[in-house]
Amino acid sequence: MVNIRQPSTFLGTSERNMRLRRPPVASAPMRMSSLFLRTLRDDPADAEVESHRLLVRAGYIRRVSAGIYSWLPLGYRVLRKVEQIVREEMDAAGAQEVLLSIVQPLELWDRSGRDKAYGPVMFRLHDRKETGYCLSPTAEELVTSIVAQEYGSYRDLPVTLYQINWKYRDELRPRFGLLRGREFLMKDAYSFDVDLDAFRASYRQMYDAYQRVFERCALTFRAVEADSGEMGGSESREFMAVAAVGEDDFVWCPNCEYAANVEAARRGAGADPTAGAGEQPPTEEVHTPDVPGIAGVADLLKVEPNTLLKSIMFDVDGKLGLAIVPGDREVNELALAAALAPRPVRLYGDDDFTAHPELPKGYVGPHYSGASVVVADPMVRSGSAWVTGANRVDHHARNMVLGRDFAVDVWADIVSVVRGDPCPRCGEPLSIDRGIEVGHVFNLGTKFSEALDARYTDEKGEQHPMVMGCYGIGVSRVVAAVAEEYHDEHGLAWPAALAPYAVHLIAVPGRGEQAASVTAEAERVYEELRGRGIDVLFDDRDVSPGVKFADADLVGMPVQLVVGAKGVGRGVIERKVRATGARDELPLRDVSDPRVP
RNA sequence: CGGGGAGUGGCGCAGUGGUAGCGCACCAGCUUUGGGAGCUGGCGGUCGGGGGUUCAAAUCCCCCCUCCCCGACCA
Repeated sequence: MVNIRQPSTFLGTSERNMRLRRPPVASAPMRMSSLFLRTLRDDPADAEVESHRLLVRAGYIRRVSAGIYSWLPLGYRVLRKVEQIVREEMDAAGAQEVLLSIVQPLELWDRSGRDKAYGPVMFRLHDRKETGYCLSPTAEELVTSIVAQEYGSYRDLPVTLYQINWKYRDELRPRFGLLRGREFLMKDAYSFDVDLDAFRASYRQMYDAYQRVFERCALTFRAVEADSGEMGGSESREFMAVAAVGEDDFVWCPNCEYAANVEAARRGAGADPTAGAGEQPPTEEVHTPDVPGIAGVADLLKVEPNTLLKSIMFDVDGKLGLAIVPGDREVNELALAAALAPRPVRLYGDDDFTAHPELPKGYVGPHYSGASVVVADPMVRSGSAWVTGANRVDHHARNMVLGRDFAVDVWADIVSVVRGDPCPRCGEPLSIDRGIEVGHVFNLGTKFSEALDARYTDEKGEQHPMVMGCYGIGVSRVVAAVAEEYHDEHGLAWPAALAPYAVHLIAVPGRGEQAASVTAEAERVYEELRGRGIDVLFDDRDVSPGVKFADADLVGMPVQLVVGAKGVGRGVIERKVRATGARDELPLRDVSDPRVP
């Protein structure tokens, strides 16, 4: 079993009591007159998404190079808040923190075969002896080699190690500021277990910890079933922050718990639209010049796209295969690959069509004689008289009947799921949303433990590879995802758990004879709040009130307190909750805790 | 990698052959002070780099670099 250690059981009773009795430590001072911050009035020209635009405008980050950013004081405080939440939850789940080198010898990557697999995505460098290294895009190899060195017995296991460290991927196209960078802060954890059952317990611990992390970060998120890609394994969940700018689509069921990345999603059986409605009229060939596309053919023949069959060509073991789906549907490449596994599948591209000029591209039908295998989605069963390509340029065939005019070798769910498709669990219509992938937990199996000799000896003296799990959180990406969710037209509006400062104190002394006393009151409130351990950002600058208010809205602390001539005369401080705009007043002489709950 | 676009002061931009300008920001002074103030005066740029054409190049030509967008690709 995985060892659970709650922080509270960790401390002795006397130590715990001491902590409880200790008075709050004064928060670090921060006056805006000395804060390293420059806000911009103009939007940066290269920012496409709100998180990028606002984090730059508000002086949280600055671009260094494509996909690489420096973190300025306010931004770094947010990053550290996320980091700390992750650290606390990882520790509570029994994981142990390490710090692995970012510079890793390529030899290590050679052993797992991922040197080639990663290819140009890895930043590569050489030392003076021409030994090859890379900047770590992830750390399975290194952590596995370390565990292999140190541990070798079933008595050692389980163990889960994690780090929060910079990762480097030379993305083809970095974009959206922090959302897809070439340098990003990632928490990566790796579990090592004796077998699959033990792994599942470790996995569950991490999964639960992830739920707590994203809840604490105030993100609206869903854990969705994911395809684990080359890694394999059934346990695989992506944590998606719901956001319109997300790069991944996922489906979810409003009625049950089902949720999955569109790539991994499958549809349930439903009342599918049919072609022909049971009739089986004789096949006829029709002339359809210059309309290789589904929409064009449907238009020309005055039929619905879903009465056509789409025949998608792909390569399997060097031979041609056909994937057959209704005309209004797309083929899910991963589902197709799964249907033919372990044979590798690749959809035909331009090069393939150039290499095979004999293919009547756009006019191929499911009865094409050159196909070595025909894979069809069960939706094809529901129709009886389809329109398909006639395997002759500029011709389509009407009334194509399954079993009579064409045959299917493999039946598999290969259509991409769309909104409204029946849920595979409960049959209710599915919804689709876009998300930012902020976390991923999955089973690594024994791929790395075998490649890097992470084995243990069991009770009987037999050796087995350790079963591994991998758990990632995009820490810097979480900052951007939260900024996407929490902002308005005036600027950022941080949730309390991540805000650089809890309170933004604004002095508005004016120029009247009360100015000195207003300033004095503001100073007093500042010191008092700091003394209580509350993080306060104090705008003591000698600038106009409008500048202060605009900057306060832009940088987005959860609560703004205004000490001004208006309020001081009446013995009050004005408070504004940034997120809601709600305003109220607090007694100037008793601002014990102005933070929002 | 394919297509498109752009590199001019910290940020946003104008400037199509005659020796570089505007707004914001920054500095100084005066005025102003409850939602990004006004006036005056300043600092700051080898116009991405190299080569070429020309009496003269930010501007025209060639090469290179960087960045942005679309696509392809993708843990």
